[in-house]
Amino acid sequence: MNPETEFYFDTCLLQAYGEVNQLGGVFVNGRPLPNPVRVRIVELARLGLRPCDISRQLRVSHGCVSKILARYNETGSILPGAIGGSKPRVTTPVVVQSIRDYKQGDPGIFAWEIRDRLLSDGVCDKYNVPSVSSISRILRNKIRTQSGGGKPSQYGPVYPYCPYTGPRMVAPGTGTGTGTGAQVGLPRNWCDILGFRDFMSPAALSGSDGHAAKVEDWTSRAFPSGVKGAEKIHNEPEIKYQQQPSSSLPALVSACSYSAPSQYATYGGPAANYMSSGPGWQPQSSGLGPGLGPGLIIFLLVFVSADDRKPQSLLNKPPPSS
DNA sequence: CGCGTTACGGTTGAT
DNA sequence: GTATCAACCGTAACG
Repeated sequence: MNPETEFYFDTCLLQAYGEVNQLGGVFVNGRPLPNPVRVRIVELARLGLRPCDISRQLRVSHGCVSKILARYNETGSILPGAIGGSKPRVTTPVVVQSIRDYKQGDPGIFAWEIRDRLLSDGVCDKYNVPSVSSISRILRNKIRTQSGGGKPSQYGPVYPYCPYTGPRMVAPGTGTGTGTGAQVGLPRNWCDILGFRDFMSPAALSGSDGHAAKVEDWTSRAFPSGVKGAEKIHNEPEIKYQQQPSSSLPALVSACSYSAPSQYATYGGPAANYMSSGPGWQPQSSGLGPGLGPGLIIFLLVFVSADDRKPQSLLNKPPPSS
């Protein structure tokens, strides 16, 4: 990508989201860094760069670099945590399972009857019994969609921060202490694994766990047409980008095949080089060994778009041997 | 100067 | 359909 194009992207993003940090990097307040950047941070760290250098090179605040690396070291994942939502205050897995059982036992059962049974069976007490509307929602959202008789774990992804049970996640024993439970810092929704999931794959709209796709990666919103055009329409009004004279953009993006590099390129000025062709990217990739190289990343992206669940084993690659 | 931590303003999504 | 709330985000600043 040439400098003019970089500038174009930066300008677009800046105008669309309007935030530039002290290092000159573009960011969106409240939104995670694009996953390619997160990957890059980890990769540079694995190459021996100091966090401060990574921060400068990628134009990401050192606090953010520190946080991502710390999380990576702890969990083996580069992924941001699950944003939004709330813990099930009443609709716990046990309750959902009970509701499922009631429904299966009597498909014609009313929500209020289920509610009564939850109380009478002692599954809930009067303080934590779900409302009728909640039960209806559960029936609608969590049970109807599990027509296969789904295993209880179906409910898991709704709040188990991370259904991943690989060695890294269970390992720390006590979790991090940052408060989210033993499985910390990973998305409860593995369909969110990479931000460009919805960037790349409309099919990802309906995650395997029934969650709607999140627009986890703000950069994807910079390219609403073509790829994302089929989804998340409700987000579009806020996309000022569309107001840009962006007729050339689709072609540009298309030229990139919506690959990860196009995302990298949107992030920051010179840092835009880190994946496309710049000095930051190329030299290091060869020495990575088991690390994530650009090829692997691209592979990952394609992989993610093909199957939401598979990448967890890839993204939660073995932690640094440090 | 490097880095861990945290207040802050923000977004998101289940309830 | 909307409001609330608690999760998370990255930045900036502090120590």
